[in-house]
Amino acid sequence: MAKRDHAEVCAEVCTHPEILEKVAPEMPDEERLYDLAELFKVFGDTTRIRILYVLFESEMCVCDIAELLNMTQSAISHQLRILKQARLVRSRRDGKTVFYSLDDDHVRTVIGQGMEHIEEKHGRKRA
Amino acid sequence: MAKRDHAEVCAEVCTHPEILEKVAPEMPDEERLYDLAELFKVFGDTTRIRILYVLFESEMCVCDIAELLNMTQSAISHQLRILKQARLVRSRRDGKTVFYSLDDDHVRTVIGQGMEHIEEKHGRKRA
DNA sequence: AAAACATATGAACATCTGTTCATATGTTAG
DNA sequence: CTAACATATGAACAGATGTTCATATGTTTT
Repeated sequence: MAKRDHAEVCAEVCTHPEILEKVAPEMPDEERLYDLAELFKVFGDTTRIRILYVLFESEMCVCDIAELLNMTQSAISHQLRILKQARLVRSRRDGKTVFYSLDDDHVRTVIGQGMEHIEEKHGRKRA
Repeated sequence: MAKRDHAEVCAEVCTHPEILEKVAPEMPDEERLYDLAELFKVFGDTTRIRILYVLFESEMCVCDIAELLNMTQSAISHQLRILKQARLVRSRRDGKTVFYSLDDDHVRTVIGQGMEHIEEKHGRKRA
């Protein structure tokens, strides 16, 4: 996240001005890039991935998830909060229990693509 | 990543055994879930996201990327290593300079879906 | 071979992140 | 209202992560 004043990397010999001019305008603004990284950070934790996978099957209450994943209620609750803030998960209350479910289909697509990627690469690596 | 011996969360009243039995077999094994989280961790950093976006346009050498992102050569090189280990990026050497490019199309798909997600949610949030 | 250049890498440091523990909030039953 | 239950949350701690700095590796030129 830190930015240098001006990167003095190498002589401009290496830098190709046409490329620089072509790339710069295509870049989304900093805010979007930041938000995007934040979103993927949410996917970048085993516990949260497991929670999402569990919710693929059906909506579920906090204690069910905790039981399934063999973790404390507190840990799960903390992670659900993060998933909810990222709008990957939504909740509805029914009496004492709160049911969580997937918020939209991007979750499936993103995770699906991620899975494809690692499957493919593992195959290549171990063949 | 830490696992509890046995989560003593709530009475089994709340836990629905049918759900547990249904979900458990659908879960990918621990190794895949771990690898998947590791993959998304790679996407979960602004610098790396920016590098990937830059590479959407064309292959590029390290110092070009550093210049474009206004960061040190060292920082970029470290991040490129991570991207390469995740097989998101590949490199080819041409004399002194090393050119990096996207390794496959999952990168575009994943980032594209991520973008769609945040666009949609921002719209909903601010409407 | 030596100098110059592009890239890679190890160690150190500050920051961020996930879990735990204790406790607060919210809901229903008695 | 009180007790019991389900969930949420704040503080603290340990472990992970990204950048910097110094330096090493690899390549070309002279």
